[in-house]
Amino acid sequence: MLDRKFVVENIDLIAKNCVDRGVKVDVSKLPELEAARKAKLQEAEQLNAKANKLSKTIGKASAEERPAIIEEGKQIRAQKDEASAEQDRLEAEIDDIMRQIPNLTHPAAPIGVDDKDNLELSRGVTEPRQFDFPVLDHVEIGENLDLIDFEAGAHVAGNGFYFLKNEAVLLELALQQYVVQLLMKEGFTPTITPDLARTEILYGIGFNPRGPETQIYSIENTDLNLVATAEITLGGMKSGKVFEAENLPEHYCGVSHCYRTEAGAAGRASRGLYRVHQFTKVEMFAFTLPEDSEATLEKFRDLECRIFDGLEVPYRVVDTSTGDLGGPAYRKYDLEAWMPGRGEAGEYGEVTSTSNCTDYQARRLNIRYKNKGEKGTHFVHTLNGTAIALSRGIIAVLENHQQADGSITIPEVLRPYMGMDVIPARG
RNA sequence: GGAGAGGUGGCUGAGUGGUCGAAAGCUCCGGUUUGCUAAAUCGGUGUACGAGUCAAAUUGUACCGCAGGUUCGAAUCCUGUCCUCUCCGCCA
Repeated sequence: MLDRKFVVENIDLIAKNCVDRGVKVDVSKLPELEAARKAKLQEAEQLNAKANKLSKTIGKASAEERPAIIEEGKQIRAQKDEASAEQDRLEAEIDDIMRQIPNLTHPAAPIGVDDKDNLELSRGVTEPRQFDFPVLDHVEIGENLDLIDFEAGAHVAGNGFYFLKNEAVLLELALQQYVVQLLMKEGFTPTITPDLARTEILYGIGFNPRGPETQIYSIENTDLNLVATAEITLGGMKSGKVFEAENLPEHYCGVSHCYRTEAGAAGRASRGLYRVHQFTKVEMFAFTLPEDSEATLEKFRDLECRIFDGLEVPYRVVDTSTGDLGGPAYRKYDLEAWMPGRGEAGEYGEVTSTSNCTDYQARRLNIRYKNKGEKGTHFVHTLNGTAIALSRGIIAVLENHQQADGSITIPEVLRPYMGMDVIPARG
């Protein structure tokens, strides 16, 4: 959610930004609606003030005087109720438009309609390997080495679910350890978060849990939803809070399961672990002062690069185009790992994503900070970034480190956590 | 799941229908005093949205978990809901 006053005063800028972002919403009526709403609000407040004043005289009034004063008070309140009902109606109409408006856009973000317009910024230190044997994809590898059982997943939960087995379990745990250890050294407070969250929190972060387009599983007869990312719970953790400026920034990382319906994703790259209904993720999240958020985004990006450099996986970093930013992000970098088993001769596939949401989420979640000795509060900036999505991380490790004999070499950084150097080929 | 108790300002904690944005204390900020520190003492100290002003001063409304309701008037009464605590049951 953007600041309403800002929107009304910069309506042309907002309209253009919506076009760039590919969001179809008519903002032209907003200034008029807001003016009408304010007028009604003032009318209601004035009537209320009048009635309040009158009410205070009743306590002191004599028994004979009272009925007349009470009658007058009733009439004023009735008028006030009318004005305030109109105000509520306008408020709802404005809010409906406001919540469709995406965040502002960083001036450097490439203008475009989808991920094809993303701008490549850099590459990782590891070069894509030249394989001198037929490259397998992770589904084949998983089958050959008995690491992933999609059939069993489908059997118990349907398509899009899977069992990790044998060394794949160690690999998932090792990746978690590697990443969490690295982030702790960087000053992140590690957490394991709830996998469910209230609808209200989802809204605050910018997810819409109801409706046909939703990515979110909801629990029937409750106000709870399965989270699609720990971003939801980590951001929601501080909703309604006021930080002392001197305590910012606060950096958290959260391990959670992520559940996504993937509605409307039919036909998109979905083989194997790439697009699944459940996976585990280590998420980074930061609450910062406004002036620090851009630097924090660069820090998150750098951490994501270091994580994948450490895994000896080739990747590229892209600056996400306006059409692909989603609602809350002001700027977003995606890290796309090289997946040699994908497509004809390998393709890049998104593995992480980091966003500066500026005050867009904070405003809805009501997360503020105050400067010591200064009156008033300001909204914090929030940032999120994938440290590692385990499902896609596993694809990248398996496919990039496969050997001619079918075995998988374990990247150096994972060996202490795996307790092995190699996942051996099977007989 | 059952039975109780409770949710008040940054914190502790009064307040059961009328002048309560809310006592008192703490914290914090400023002043005074003290050779410095500590202490003492005086004053100030919530948030949001408005009006007002060059900026202030000043001023209106709302907010006592949240949402409704009763009433001329609600922190206070009623309903729902969320959360916390205690006990019991169940359970990893």
